[in-house]
Amino acid sequence: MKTSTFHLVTSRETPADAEIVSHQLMLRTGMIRKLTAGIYSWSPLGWRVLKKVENIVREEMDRAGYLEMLMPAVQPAELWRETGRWEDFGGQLLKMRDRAGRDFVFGPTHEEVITDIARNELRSYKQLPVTFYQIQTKFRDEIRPRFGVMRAREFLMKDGYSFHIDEDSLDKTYWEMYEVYSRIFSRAGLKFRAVRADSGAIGGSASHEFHVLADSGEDQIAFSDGSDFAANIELAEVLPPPQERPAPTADIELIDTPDAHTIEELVNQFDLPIEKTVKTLVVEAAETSASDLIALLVRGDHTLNEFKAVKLEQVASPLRFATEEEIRETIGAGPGSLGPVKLNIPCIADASVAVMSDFVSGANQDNKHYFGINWDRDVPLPAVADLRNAIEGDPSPDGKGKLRLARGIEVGHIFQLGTKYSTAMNAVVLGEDGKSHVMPMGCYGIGVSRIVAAAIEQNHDDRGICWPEPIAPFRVAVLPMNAKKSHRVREAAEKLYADLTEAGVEVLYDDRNVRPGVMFNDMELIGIPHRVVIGERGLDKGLLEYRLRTSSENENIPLEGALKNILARLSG
RNA sequence: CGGGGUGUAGCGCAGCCUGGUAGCGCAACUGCUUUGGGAGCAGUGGGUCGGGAGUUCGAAUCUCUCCACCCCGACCA
Repeated sequence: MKTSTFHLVTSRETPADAEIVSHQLMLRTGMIRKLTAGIYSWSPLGWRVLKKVENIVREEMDRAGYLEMLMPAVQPAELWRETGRWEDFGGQLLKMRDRAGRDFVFGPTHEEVITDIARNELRSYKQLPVTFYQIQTKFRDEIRPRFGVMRAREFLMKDGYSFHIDEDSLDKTYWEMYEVYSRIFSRAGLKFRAVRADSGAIGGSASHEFHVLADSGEDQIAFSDGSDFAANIELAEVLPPPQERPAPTADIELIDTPDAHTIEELVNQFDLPIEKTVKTLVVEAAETSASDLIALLVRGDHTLNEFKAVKLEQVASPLRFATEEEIRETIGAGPGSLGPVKLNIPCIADASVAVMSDFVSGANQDNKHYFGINWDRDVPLPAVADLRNAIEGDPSPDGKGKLRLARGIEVGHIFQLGTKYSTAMNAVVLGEDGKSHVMPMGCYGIGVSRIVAAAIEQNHDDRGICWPEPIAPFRVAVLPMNAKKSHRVREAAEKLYADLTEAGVEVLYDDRNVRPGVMFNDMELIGIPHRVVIGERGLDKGLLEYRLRTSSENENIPLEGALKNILARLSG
């Protein structure tokens, strides 16, 4: 491809409404253009990348024996009423009506359609297991689309669905899919983690999210440095501390703390180690509880894990923090002065709090704290539970290694659905036993367009994008220096371009009559992995210049045999 | 949905407070020069100032209203 005939429209300035680097770079390179909130066009440049990702997904799915198909994007409401999701799916479901007044949706996902096909076409266990997939534009009417294609309303998704005679078969396909997904993200050149996820209310057994690791990720994940354990921070179990509670060494004292209403203020004003403080959070109690409110205790430097808290039977679901008025009315002190001693509501302590001694906490009187508190001696130890978020350095729940924290971008999700949809829609087959069996299902998603943005988040520098080679829009950039004036340069560049193209390499040949700096900057901005510069200077010595996008060093390569030399440098 | 903010040329912005018919940088176009890290000079084109209504002799500017977009939160995954 020559730049003179390719639609290359780059911008030096960063658009004002792009927050994260992938969005900024996708706009500056011209890969995408916004049509309206959360809806984007892909330019020829962006589309090349999107297709690369799509093809890797397709090839690996096909290789595993899964069957590609294409389902309608527009679906009749009846199907959604059948599973109850016409009402339950919520505002993300884009509903529309045809001229006859019939209701439709623009598909945000395709469980209903595929289950309808399955119940019509699958009759016998002999047809199972079977896995269908498609790569298609989805629409979810996000409340707040943002970050460009990272969280768009219209996006490209690979969605797959498997059907089985029993749970064992589902489990087998699920773990195969786990491997297929790992291969896909590896092939795309991305650093990722498979993360255990919340299987949620649907009741399916297993669920994993695949996260591309990037500092700007919306999800926090915890993973072990000594095993392949990884979990969403919400789900990462914290093991009880191994040590015994130390014996008391201090007396309990009631101290005036007029200006300390947060742990931070307390620690600063009294020069306390933060690990010696206890935070008291008050939430609504479960209806079965004798009290309206319940207190949750975590160490001053820890944070409450709301997912863990809400799972406790004593705590109301959904979790709701008590208002300041409720706290004052019930306890008689403000939220900045609460603690377990002489507390008139039930309380649950995090396991880390249970092994503390000589600690500091609120006195349940405004502007006063108790110092030197000890369990049993000053106040009975309450119920103990795992309440806090894991932190860096906690032992891994599987007993191997320590936890590290990282941020991730969710690009894939695999899920054992069970029979939720097949039951609702009566998708059954005859088994070997001659009886009807409701088919357990799995569903498997990959955010294809989101991968493009995630790849940029993970692979960029201050000059622009540094594409992993398998998803780069072009692999080699050929840049002639001052070609207008030099026949030799022009001829050498044309020849290299022709040779590489002939060899099946995707080359972008910059034949614009622009200054070298413009070429360098554009090619670096759009992130082409390999660059070859051809100039008079080098040709005099029979040399070309080669540079890897991620390197800052030029390398001279002989003009003679340059094609072979360059081909050897391409990866994959 | 609640709170905050912004809409002026393709992009980034000034002008608005204090009303007098629109400007800067980049980009684009033409010519000449230039050509190893976003060139220089000269010239050119491009804006119903988000829409509507009102106040006024006169509105980008003041008032009302609608719309769009962005940010924070809630919601959703």
